[in-house]
Amino acid sequence: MASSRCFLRNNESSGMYDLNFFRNNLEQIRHRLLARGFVLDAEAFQDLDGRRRQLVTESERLKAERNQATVTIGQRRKTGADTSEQQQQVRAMGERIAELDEGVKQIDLEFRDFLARIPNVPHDTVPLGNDEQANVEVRRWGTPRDFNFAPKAHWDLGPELGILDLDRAAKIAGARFAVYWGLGARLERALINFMLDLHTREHGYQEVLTPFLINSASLYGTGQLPKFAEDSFRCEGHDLWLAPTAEVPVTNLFRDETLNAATLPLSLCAYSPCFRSEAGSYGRDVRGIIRQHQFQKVELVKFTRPEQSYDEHEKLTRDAEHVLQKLGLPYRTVVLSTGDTGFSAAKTYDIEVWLPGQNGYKEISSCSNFEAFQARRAQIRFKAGKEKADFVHTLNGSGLAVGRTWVAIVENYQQADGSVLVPEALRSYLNAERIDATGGRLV
RNA sequence: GGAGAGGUGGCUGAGUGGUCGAAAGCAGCGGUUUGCUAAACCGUCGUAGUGCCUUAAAGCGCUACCGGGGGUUCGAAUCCCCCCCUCUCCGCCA
Repeated sequence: MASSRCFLRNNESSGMYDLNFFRNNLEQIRHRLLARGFVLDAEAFQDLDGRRRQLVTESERLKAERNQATVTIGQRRKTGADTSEQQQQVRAMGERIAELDEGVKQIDLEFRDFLARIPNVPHDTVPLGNDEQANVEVRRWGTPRDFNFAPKAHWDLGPELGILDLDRAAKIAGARFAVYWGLGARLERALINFMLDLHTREHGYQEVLTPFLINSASLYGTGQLPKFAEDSFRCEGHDLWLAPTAEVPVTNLFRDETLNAATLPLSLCAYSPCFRSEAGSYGRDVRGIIRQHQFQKVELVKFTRPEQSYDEHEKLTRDAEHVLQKLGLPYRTVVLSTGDTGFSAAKTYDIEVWLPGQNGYKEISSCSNFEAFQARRAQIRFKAGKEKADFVHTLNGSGLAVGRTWVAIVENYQQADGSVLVPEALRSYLNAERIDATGGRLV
């Protein structure tokens, strides 16, 4: 029985949108999307909306008629009267209704696709610009070390220390994969524990461990689908994808749920491996482990009330930065321009760590406020007392990308003799103060 | 993977073709009673879409929704098919 409801609930995508939100704010949305270079076809929206309402109205009118006729038939049959003629009429009515509902269904699909491809509206505080050239540095912490020798890049240092093995990784998996040995492997694990402990003990996050494979509905919920299907790995024969980031499973934890307002803001942190196809990034970061098909990440995710999301965004960004401060790694934080801000985000800070091997700052965390964009798609609401339920704001950020932190430590803490000094904060986790040429072998 | 049981409103749980949006209980909300609390009693109590009205809200009406999709029928929570999920047993396995 197709109905207007199928617009809201579709098994394979579960992409759901709030039509009223677009109807009531169409011109404003269109105007603000221009800032990020997206041209919203308002006429197409109104055309779809109008056609859909026309069909729905007609269909519902006929259904009301049919329901009445049905009752009459039931009553007459009880008295033994012949109702075959009326039955014939209702049957014909049913065919017409089916046609109309089929039309509604088609428009709903068109509508869904149309809406699913509209990016989020940038926040007022986001600098205008077309690309990363327009990003604005908001702060800088630490001073890049002055080496009295030529610092090496991690792709040289790692293999020399025996802790990083890209050749064998290529053999068993392919390009853009890594094998870590000994203290290299343990450093990765130490970083994960260090980050999780910091966020749960000092920043008030609740730890959660979620599946690394997720379904399509989850990817729609956070906005990776339908536009970015080619960025993720899909499991053949299943509606399952390798999670590109823990943002997806963690944010979707509360899909189709209404949270008690008293629990907000809700701060979660999750470790997970992340899998990305990196389609279209050929030739970028080809050396080393900066850009991998698989990497690990500790993710920070928050669910907040709308009025508190920007405060929480600032906090979340500081929480991520705190990891670098504890590790003594210089960084800077930039706010992305309208043109550089991702599809689902309203505002994003990138945290960039200093990498001697690149003689520059490299993104190590991206902290975004999605406002209600994801919440509308994933139907995540909150409710306080008698108030009508409203959509939460969702935010997330890396806290941090573990692989790139590994690189930052190896490169920033390298010594003239080729060894790597372990930052104070990490020593108890790594159970070592220095990684030298025997680092690959744990005796 | 095989066999069986089951998925109904915030929760528990009735309902096997017609007036069922769905009994009953609990929770919630409003009120009466009450020194306060508790109890009792009365009332109320799903979501979404759409039409009318309205600046809007409210209101009134209609439609849809009983895990999801499809089918049978004049008419489906109820009958049939497919899928998903939960539980039990078997197999396999970390």
